[in-house]
Amino acid sequence: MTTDIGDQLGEAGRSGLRARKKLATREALSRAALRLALERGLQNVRVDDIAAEAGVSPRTYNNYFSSREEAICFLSVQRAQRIGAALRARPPEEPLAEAIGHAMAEEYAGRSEPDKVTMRMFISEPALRGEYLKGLTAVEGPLAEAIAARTGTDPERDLFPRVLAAAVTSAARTATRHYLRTETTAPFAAVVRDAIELIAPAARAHEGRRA
Amino acid sequence: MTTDIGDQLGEAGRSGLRARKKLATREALSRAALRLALERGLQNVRVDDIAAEAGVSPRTYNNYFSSREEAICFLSVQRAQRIGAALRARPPEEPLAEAIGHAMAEEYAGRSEPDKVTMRMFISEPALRGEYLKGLTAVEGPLAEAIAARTGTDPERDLFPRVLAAAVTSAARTATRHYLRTETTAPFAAVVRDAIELIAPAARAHEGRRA
DNA sequence: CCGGAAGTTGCGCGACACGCATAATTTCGT
DNA sequence: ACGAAATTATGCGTGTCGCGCAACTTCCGG
Repeated sequence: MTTDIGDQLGEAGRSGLRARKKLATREALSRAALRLALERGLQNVRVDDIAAEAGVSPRTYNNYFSSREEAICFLSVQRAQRIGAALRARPPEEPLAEAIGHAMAEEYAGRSEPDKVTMRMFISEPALRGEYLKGLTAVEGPLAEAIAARTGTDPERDLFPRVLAAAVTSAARTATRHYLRTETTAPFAAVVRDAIELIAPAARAHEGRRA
Repeated sequence: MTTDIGDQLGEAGRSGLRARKKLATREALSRAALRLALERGLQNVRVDDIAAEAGVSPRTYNNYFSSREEAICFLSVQRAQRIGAALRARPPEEPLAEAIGHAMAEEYAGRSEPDKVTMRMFISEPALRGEYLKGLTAVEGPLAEAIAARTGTDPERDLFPRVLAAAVTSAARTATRHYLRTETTAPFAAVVRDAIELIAPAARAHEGRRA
């Protein structure tokens, strides 16, 4: 078993029962870690508790995650990466902002709004914020590819795709912080859309320059 | 003694000898930590080594930093925060991109280019990347204020200042990654400027909307 | 159905963050 | 300039933690 971060999503990629069980265990561990952290606070969560909650040995827990933070954030990172993948799957003709909206709607379809308490913890707890930010940057790669596919630019040579991708994830992060303000009642997707719209002129300007 | 993160820069702010010694110790510890990490690799740096290198007891080291990563990144975070402060000190009439250029030139005046090996370590080592990203987001606050001062918008109500601030720091981060590519020979400040220029249209669009 | 691969578990070690108590040092009022 | 108060440095002990190692168990392919 490897804890290779790159395999975390591709766990169900190839073989059958084995990989599925692995992913299930990882998700169970992450769910347990998040639940306990929300219940009793990050400080009062022992590794053994997480393992027990997920029904595995503490040693096995450490085979999947090398820190509580990683365990707690995994589900959210997974969700962000799903959005990134969904985005890359949208037709390249579709405008970026619209594609992002669809990708998010796809992810949050049916389900409720994202949990504010969880997000608040991710941001306020210093130990989690680092992992949270790392997770966000992990989406920038796929996002840059999606952007490159739309603009026809090469991410290796031209700065634009990666810069815009980073700007978009940053906008999403900023939107999240704004969404968490108690006065805000607008749905999450709408706030994100507004934030992204603020940097959309950069994308349009680049299109114009390219044409 | 507190390790309050908010006091890290303001250590020399008020009182005299006491605060200055404190800051000196903190910087010495950070320098030692960074130097050792570069020499023998992050894995082979014990806390005791850092403390010994800085001439303090291991316990004292832990009074200043609660993790190796924090210690290693402190100097860089400090530098980023200085740039943020310098930016906020620029005249509000000055265009944002230009002000950023001046603030960076002010920081890197005389000194050499930033160390590529160090930056590469910050990005490649997962343990450091989280702290590195946290440091970058810490600059977003001052940056947002500088932007708000230029646009006259209120960061509490309007998304724009914070979104643009986050986009700018993201652009700087992306520029850093591009700067680290072996083929790149352009000076750091130039790459950063190019990256920021790519998102500048968003700022101009907002100005236009406001006018 | 069997042999090897992959996953799980228990044990133990090295390291680390931090609370607490004590000594050393700086600051400040007079 | 001197002594009390506040701040800081240090030593020690404790509770965790991450992970290497070596069995043991489960799963997959032929």
